Amino acid sequence: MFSKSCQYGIRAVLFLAVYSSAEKRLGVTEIANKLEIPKHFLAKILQQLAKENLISSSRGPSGGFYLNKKNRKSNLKDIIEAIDGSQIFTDCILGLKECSSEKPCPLHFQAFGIKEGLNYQFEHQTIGEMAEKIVRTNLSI
Amino acid sequence: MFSKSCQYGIRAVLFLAVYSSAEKRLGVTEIANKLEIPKHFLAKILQQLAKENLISSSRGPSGGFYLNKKNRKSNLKDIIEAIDGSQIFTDCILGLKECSSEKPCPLHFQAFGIKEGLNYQFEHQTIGEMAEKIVRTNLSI
DNA sequence: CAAAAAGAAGATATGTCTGTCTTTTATTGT
DNA sequence: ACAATAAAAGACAGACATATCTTCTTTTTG
Repeated sequence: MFSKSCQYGIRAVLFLAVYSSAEKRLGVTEIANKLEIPKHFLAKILQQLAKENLISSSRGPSGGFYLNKKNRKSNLKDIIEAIDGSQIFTDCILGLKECSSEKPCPLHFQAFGIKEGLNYQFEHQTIGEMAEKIVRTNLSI
Repeated sequence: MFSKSCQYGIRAVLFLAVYSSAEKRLGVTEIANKLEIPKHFLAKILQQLAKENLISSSRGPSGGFYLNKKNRKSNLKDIIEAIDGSQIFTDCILGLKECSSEKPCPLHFQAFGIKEGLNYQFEHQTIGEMAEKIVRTNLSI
């Protein structure tokens, strides 16, 4: 479903959402250790997300990654699209280039339902709201 | 979502369901040409499906691949699991090894809904029924 | 100014996915 | 029995994803 990069990215963003703030920034090493993700691999993913303004970063001592208020208003779909692209939400499930309601593949209408579900699940709550839920119901990242 | 192998495999099985019978078998070359799939790549996929008795085959002149009555009663989930495995229906969407209702990841219950949808969509109709629908509503494979 | 940490780029290694080719085996029709 | 046909099987190669490690630059803090 999602690439490893994407899974790592989502977990890291949620970790930042729960444990970081503009005052308390987290270094790659710390995040990688806590989530058991290869450090240098995670660094690349976080840099990519920072470049797309989905997470924030600052250099220097006491620098690190964190989420600002605006970051907390993004949703999982933004993260997923930034890392894996939007194919999963848009492309034909059978890989046909020509596939539409006018010229549907055998799974077109079924896939439509699935994609609707994905969109709903990943778009209808913000990262901030998810962080709240993680703390409230003690979910493991 | 699905690997190329799986997409090719599904299309090939549906093609066989529509155009083949125990009397009219189709060679790899013919299927590969019609569906615009690399021939030798498709051969491997079909061999794998034949070994798992999801499609039928016979060698020699006028041999080829086809679906028998039993094959037509299998469903897409069988095909998908034979090629890509059952991960998409079972594994944690965030890649966590420990993820259950007791110790859920932040997406566990959302993913449950998505997986239910996948199961429903791919399990509730047989290959034979799909073939009928393809013919009836003129869907492109 | 020195230390800390991200940013950026590249080398390397491994593994999986995708794709091609060749050889072997089984079946059929003559 | 023989030749043709087609699947079965395995060897191989390139692309891409995943992962690790270096090196260097830039920015910021104390």
